[in-house]
Amino acid sequence: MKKRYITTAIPYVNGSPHIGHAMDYCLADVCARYYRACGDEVKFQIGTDEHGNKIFQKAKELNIPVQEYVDKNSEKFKSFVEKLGVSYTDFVRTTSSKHEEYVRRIWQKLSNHIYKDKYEGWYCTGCERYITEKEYEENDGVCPDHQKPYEKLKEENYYYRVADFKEQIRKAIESDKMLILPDFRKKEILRLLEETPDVSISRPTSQLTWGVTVPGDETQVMYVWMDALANYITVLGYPEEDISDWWPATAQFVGKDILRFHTILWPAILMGLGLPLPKTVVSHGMVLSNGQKMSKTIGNVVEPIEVIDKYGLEAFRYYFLRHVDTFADADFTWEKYSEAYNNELANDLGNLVQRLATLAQKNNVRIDKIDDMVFSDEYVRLMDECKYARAFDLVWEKIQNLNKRIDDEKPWSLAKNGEVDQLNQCMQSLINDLLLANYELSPFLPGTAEKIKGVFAGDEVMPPESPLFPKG
RNA sequence: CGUGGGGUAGAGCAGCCUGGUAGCUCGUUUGGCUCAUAACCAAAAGGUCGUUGGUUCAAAUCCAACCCCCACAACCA
Repeated sequence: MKKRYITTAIPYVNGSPHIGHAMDYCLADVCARYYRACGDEVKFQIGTDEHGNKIFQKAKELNIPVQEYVDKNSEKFKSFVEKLGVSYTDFVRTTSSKHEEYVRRIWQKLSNHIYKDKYEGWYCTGCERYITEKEYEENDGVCPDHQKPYEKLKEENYYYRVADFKEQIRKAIESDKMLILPDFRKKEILRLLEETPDVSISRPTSQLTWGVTVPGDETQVMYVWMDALANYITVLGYPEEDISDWWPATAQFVGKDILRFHTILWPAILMGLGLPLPKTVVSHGMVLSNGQKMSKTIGNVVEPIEVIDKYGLEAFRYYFLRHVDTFADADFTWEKYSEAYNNELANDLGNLVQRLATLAQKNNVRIDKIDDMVFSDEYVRLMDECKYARAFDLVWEKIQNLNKRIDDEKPWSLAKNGEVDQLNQCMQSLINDLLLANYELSPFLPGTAEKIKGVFAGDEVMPPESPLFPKG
């Protein structure tokens, strides 16, 4: 039995959960359930990122204490994750005292690679952030959002010497010791790595207070990424406990926009601590809405809760795991969603279960239990490569194939002609194959798989009381 | 000359690495079946594979140039 550790990106809690978070959770959940089905022991982390200026300001705007604000939002994410049926084992919060203490200790362990330096650049007091030189030129020195001229600011920050590890990181990526999926992202990161400068990992308290104070320097607070990335190991108990049972992680799931932090800065931190790198970093794509990126300004944001409420959780998981490519961007439209639900879940699968169950029940067919549930080789290959949408296609092929076989083998005419033995044999074989497909379905749609199992579990086959997927 | 991805039937995509008569799902049309959620099965129609050139007996696939779309480069997954 292997021990495996799977992680998700911890969302920044200045907003509500959206569909992108759901994507991350669902993929990681499939991975976790798959390995559990293989007999492995799985630790599965979820959490929330709760420090930083934006959160601080948002709480101020709402006129509530910051801690109260993050408590409330973190809770929102937690209940969202539960609504998605995500089988996590650990929930980490970056404002927990344990995390904060561990992060400070991690910082101290890294001190050989940390140095202080001056930073000088253009700053917008409206946006409260530094802007790039290029941006400065494009906007002629005036912030377009705030109509204020940029100011030249100077501050002292701590820097992490990524340069110390660049060569090792490059080797790890090239050799797939830390496998980046998909391959084209790997190429992108390798290129990016070359030009990555040392990273500023703190901010003066004059600018940012809501964060973890730098050990031994009350005037500086850790930059959010430093704090956030560490969650993957602080939740395991690092540096207090020995984490070698669980670390390195089997797979870390992240959105493509934050891949760079996880494949450059994060490995550099791990190397600084003398820890191994994660085995795999999976970068998934974005969910588009009518072909465009979801954005509040355009007003095309699709609320995940709304989508779940439309046809239920299983339908939600179905769509985002099968019709949204694991690695590339994919589109969501309500039309496609209901098409997938009605044509595929209801007609293909729901109806298949119904017809087999009814046939078995009407003709008193008894089903011998199959004890050995196995995944097909091709399925295992795809799942191990995290090509979940493809693996799901494979399962669906089996389901469609069963509908074909029922038509070919015509069990109803066997029944009419009183060919009992042949009927039993035929039904047994069909139901066996359905249950095998159902087994492969279970990491994707655990609820549905459970129900289907129940239909054929007893001595007598009991068709579902209500359709698995009522048409809508 | 920033980096990366994409351009294949009405729509969404696979195939490209490892060249060899162009494939899947949905939709459309026609036929079949009746166990089933008017579900299921079969057949047909529909594409000069972004453009141009090159390599080759042979290019969607390899090479070159160009055109168009998208994402990232700034803490919206």
